[in-house]
Amino acid sequence: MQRMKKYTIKDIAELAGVSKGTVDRVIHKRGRVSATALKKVNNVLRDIDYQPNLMARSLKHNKHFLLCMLMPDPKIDPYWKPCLDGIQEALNEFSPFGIHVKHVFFNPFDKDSFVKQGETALHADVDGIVLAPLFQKESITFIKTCETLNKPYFLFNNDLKDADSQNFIGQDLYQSGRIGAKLIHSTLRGNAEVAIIHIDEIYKNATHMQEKEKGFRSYFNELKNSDFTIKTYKLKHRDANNLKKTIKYFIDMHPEIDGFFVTNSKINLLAALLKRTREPMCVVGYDLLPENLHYLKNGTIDYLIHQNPKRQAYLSVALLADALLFNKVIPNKNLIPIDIINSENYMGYIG
Amino acid sequence: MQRMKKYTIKDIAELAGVSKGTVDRVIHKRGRVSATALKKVNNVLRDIDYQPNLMARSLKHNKHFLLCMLMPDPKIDPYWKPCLDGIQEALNEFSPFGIHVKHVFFNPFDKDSFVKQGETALHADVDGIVLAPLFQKESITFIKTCETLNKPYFLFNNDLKDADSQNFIGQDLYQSGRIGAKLIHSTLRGNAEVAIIHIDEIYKNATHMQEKEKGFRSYFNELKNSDFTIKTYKLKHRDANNLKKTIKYFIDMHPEIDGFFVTNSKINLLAALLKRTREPMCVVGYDLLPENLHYLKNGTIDYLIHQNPKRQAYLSVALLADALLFNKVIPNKNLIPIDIINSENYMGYIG
DNA sequence: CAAAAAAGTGTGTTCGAACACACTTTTTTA
DNA sequence: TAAAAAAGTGTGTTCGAACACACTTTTTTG
Repeated sequence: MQRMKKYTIKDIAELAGVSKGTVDRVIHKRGRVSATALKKVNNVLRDIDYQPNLMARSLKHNKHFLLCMLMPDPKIDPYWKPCLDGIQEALNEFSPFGIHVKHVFFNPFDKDSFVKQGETALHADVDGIVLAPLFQKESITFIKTCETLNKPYFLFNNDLKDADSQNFIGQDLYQSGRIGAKLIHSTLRGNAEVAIIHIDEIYKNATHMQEKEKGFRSYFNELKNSDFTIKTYKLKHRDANNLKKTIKYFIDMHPEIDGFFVTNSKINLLAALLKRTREPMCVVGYDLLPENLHYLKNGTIDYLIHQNPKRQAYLSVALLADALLFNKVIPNKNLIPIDIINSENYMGYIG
Repeated sequence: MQRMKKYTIKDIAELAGVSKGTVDRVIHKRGRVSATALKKVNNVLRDIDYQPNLMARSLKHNKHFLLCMLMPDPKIDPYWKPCLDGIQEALNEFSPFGIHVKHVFFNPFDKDSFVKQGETALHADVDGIVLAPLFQKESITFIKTCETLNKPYFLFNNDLKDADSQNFIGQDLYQSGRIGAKLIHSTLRGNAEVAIIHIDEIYKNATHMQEKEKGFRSYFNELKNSDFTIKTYKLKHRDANNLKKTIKYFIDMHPEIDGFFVTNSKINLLAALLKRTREPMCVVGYDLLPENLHYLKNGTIDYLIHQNPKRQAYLSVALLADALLFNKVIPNKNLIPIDIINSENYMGYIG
């Protein structure tokens, strides 16, 4: 039971027989304290487990922190929309402590946009930056700049490889791929054609899709007597209409496929054109976009893997705020759970 | 953008041309204010959207709140163990604001224990009570007492039927049963014998198991051309050793069963004795106890449904604390997501 | 129309931490 | 050894909200 009295600086001063100014100097290691006084105060501190009143501290400081959220424009890719809710949630919690957020959006299909908006963020004199490092090389440059400028930063959505990146929040994408594989395996059980499908992304940059594919394949490779065939397909086109045609053509040309694993939130584009004529069949994709949920409800999609962008954004802001406000130490890698969603449990994850 | 200045009482006083004392009286509706002054202050308040500094308020009040956690003894049923972590997490967040928690445990198999410990809780002069209302009738009596004593309370784990219960946190148990059904259905697909198994609980009181069964059956009833057979079994015994024999006997007598749906965390007792000789087979149960995870990893259990007691406890404490500290309004029914766990994603949900 | 009661208003203190500043004591320097 | 510099210590103010209390003005009462 930790029902002990709450000690104040004044209490400590009395117990140690010095003034509160001296106690303050000891606690904040500001020097200007004699060896005798230092000892007296430290003895008291050791005995009582002093915990400063955060309200009083925060009130006195009365500092305001401006955080920058550098992320893809949700208008261009709706996947990012829930992030805004997550940020708002974090703000509801932290705005009484003087945390503010400035949004800076970039075009997720355009490296230059990322670089340019990164500049904007750095020039905006913010106290910390949360970013989705979509572009590997450019992001590494960016966080190096942050480090030289001594600006705290936080990565979310995907990690950077080959960089000693700190402060990351997201999912284990390799494991995420394994989960997709497990779901397809437990539905189809055996003797099946399985397709890994990358829709509409610049594959080279999309390390996240590569990781998912690796995990997916690793699961099937580990199976003892597996009679699954796994093939990878990349469906991509600049123009939305032509992309649709590409997907239609793909489906028509591959009636043999039993299992579909789409590595991003674009699965609705496939589901819109897919007819489930025979069973067993298994369609697995990512993210709870309204379009995806539609096809989950009507049975075209079996499972969606939830990347929880809302929670990722919430946690990024909350942890950065905690660090700035209370000097809390942040665990280096923050992996959030990978939720499996089907037509019966999706309700709990939306809204 | 809500980047406006933070107004203080002093600012309002200056803007309205009155003293801060008058502003204070208006804000707290303490009267002793002339019609003219009232109008002047209200005009300013209307214009500026005043939001009081919670730190300052809390510092001034310097109140301490003691919450009571009335729940089953985790030593008797390990299901409740994670609740302690959830409470600790909430305390880490709220103890700087003067929130404390007193634990009061009861025996989940003993009504009298619940009643007795309920008395203990009420006599302990606490500011609010969080409880797991395992026993329907006794719990209703208890919360009625809370209401007459004007003690804030919060229910978690299961709701009370036929009571206008407020402040509930937990899962939709009916839906939870449907999820179990969906998982078994998508694994077995058709022509299967499915068993709903209630292990070792006083069925009459265990409304939660009844709800799960209802949901489970509703799912299969809705299937068009279903060739599933659903049967319910209750396996119960006072003595642990005899319970084991009962389960063994049950398994031996029912080699025809393809799908097992165990309605609580005791699934490890079944899994320990179950041999998966033929496939497809599907075993679904509840909760991430270490024993259950063991059988999930080794393939005896296919899915666990996560009731997340840790989060339920965390949220109960956090929401009650928010209500007491900041007069926050709490949504009446707080349903938390129902996580589907398999051997590939469990890692994200433990620890 | 006094005196008393009530209504209206402003000032000052408190909560606990942080820090500026003034003050005293010790040490260093010329 | 006196003056200057450095080290050590305590006091007092601030942050914003809450509220006690003293004060002034108006209203009521005998």
